[in-house]
Amino acid sequence: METKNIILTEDCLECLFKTTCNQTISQEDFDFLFQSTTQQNYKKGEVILKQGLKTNNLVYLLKGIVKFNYEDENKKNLILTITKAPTLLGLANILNEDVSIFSIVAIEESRGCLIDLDKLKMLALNNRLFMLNILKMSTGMFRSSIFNFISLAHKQVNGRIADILINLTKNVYQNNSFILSISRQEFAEYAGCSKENVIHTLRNFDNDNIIKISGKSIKILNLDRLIKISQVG
Amino acid sequence: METKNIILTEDCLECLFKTTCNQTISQEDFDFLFQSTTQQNYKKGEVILKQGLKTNNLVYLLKGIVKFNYEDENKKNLILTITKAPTLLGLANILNEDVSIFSIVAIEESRGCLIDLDKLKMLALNNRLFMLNILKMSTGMFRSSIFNFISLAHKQVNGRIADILINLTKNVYQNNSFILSISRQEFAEYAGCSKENVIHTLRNFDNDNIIKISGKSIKILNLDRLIKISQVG
DNA sequence: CGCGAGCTTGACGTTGTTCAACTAGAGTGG
DNA sequence: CCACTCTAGTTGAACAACGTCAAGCTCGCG
Repeated sequence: METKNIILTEDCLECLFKTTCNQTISQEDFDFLFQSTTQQNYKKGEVILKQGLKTNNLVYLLKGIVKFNYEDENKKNLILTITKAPTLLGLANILNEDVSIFSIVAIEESRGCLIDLDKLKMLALNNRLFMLNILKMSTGMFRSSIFNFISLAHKQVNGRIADILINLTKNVYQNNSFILSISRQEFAEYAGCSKENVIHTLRNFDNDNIIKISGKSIKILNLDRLIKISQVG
Repeated sequence: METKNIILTEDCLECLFKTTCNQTISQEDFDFLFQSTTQQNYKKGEVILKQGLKTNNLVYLLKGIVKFNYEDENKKNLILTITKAPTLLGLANILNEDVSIFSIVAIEESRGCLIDLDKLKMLALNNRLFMLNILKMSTGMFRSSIFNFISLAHKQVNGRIADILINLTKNVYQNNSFILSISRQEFAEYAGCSKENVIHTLRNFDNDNIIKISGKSIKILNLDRLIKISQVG
């Protein structure tokens, strides 16, 4: 894991976090935050925030794709969600002093910008619009987690896998064809079922010409039918 | 549904929301909020906040027990959680202008205090500690929803029902014996399974002397074993 | 060429749903 | 006060969904 003091790079100039801040934060305030940030590169599989540890920084993900991973008492993994850059990671830990309840792990080569949590809190206290932004992101995260929750809670495997494929197409890869960043095992941990069940279900979707599968490469042929499957459960 | 302009009652004098506010809000500010509040009584089954509608108030629940209910496209219900007074309802809708994504329904005779959302926002903008409190409640809600999520996502019915019983005992009724406020059907909507499965599972727990059931009356005999069942899934 | 990790497949047993029949209790109207 | 009805709860059996297991496959890599 390579760490370096930040120098203005092209990424930084286009940094969306900066853009967000500038709407509500003065240049001085931003510089105050900015001085303490460091950039990190993460290889596929590398842990960005670790479950069970206290963290004293947020990570603004500049580039890459990550999974939110929860490991239970029996060492079984559950993927809560998969999300792509740009996004702010670690919001759930802002105010609750407790440890992180899940890990965030890169599933593609990624780059993040570490933001000092104490400094951010200081700014938030002194800047109400900035805090409003953070509050908005936080409640937004809560709202979107509800839908995940609903999907897993009372849909069968068909519907859950349809939901995951829809999320990957629309939000993560934003393309009808993509190379899956996760293994079949991880897909199963996302869908909350066995990996064999994932394989069977994907095969069925392929046979029904809803998707085209070849190893890690997936092409969505009929998004409407996926949405229909998601709806009936 | 009975509405009346608020008059200071004993409830109000002990109002926890007021107590919370007073830590971070001036008496004038509190009065400003307070003047616009109205109290409501809710009968069992009555809807407090309705899914699909925009709301312009939060509800501070003074007394009673409520369920968070999501109705899907096929009119099937899912109970997201059950919680008791005192608590603040509607936080998920504070900033996202969208409609409520679930309903909140009284499952016991309840009383709530309606707080004008616009006025609350105004205060929050002008009072950073107060906003910090709200942010804390919001992220706290997110964190606790994760655990629900995990329970439903990769535990079998045994484990989920154990989780529900534990939640009811520890948090909702805060007693080893209680009279269930929900029907078997609703229990099933909470556990994400069929009502017959709920009945069978509760019967098994009874036969194993883990709980004692008689209609709606439930007594927890062996909390440790419930916790163990929850852990193995 | 051979090894190993991830992937795939089908058989089988377990878990959970659906269905249909039955029971108990709570109104309701004569 | 007794039918009658309606709803919630209960039970068991048939059936479908899903997980587990064991075997074989593929592909990249040494």
